[in-house]
Amino acid sequence: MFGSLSDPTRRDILKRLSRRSSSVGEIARHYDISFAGIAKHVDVLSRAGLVTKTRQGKEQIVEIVPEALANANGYLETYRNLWERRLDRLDAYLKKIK
Amino acid sequence: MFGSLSDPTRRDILKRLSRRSSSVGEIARHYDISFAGIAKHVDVLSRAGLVTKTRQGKEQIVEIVPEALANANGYLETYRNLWERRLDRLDAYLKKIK
DNA sequence: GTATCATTCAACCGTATGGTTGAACAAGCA
DNA sequence: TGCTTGTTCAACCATACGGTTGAATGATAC
Repeated sequence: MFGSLSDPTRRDILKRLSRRSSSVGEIARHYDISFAGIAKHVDVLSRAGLVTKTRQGKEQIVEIVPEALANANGYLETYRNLWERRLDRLDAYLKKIK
Repeated sequence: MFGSLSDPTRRDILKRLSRRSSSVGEIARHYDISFAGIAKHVDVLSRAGLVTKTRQGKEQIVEIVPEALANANGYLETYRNLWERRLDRLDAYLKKIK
């Protein structure tokens, strides 16, 4: 999941998809990379659960999955909170002994 | 930054550091990987700004940087929010034409 | 000074990853 | 039916990455 976010092209695709869903070909048009290359990127995002693909005629429509982003968010928040709680405890301790 | 989060060992190191800071060697003791291997991981986290290293005698103390996690969080939230706003607009539109 | 412990650096190895091309598969349209 | 467009698949190439080992550097203790 973080692995799929680690590539700048994929992050840019996500950014684009956060504005509007589009077909794989439509996405590919905006990049210098080959069509197959973009299809691979979309596949990575799809296997990470960050986007979904649904057939619509010839085209495959790609949509972002906001819940997946929320999950990643939650993950980061867990560690941040743990740490900040630690800092708070330290702070409280320092105040106490002062 | 996401690249550095993409490795499970590095995520585990972060988790460990969210509980308590420790030296590189102390971290390495918990893994099957060689010392140099762990030092490399810590270096990746450090270059991503997720942790800081400060010398303390012979040892190098590694600390998590909660603001960095907050940044990643903010990044994800931006796209999620964009998308959810889009959904809201769609929702409003559907209600309007109904 | 030397010995020792913690860390860094450099070279190396195997595999994963981003990229390519070309062929094959679907789906619509003449 | 064939032709065109959109997508997938397979093989391949170069480079990045996780890992190793061994030597070099830093910092303390003797």
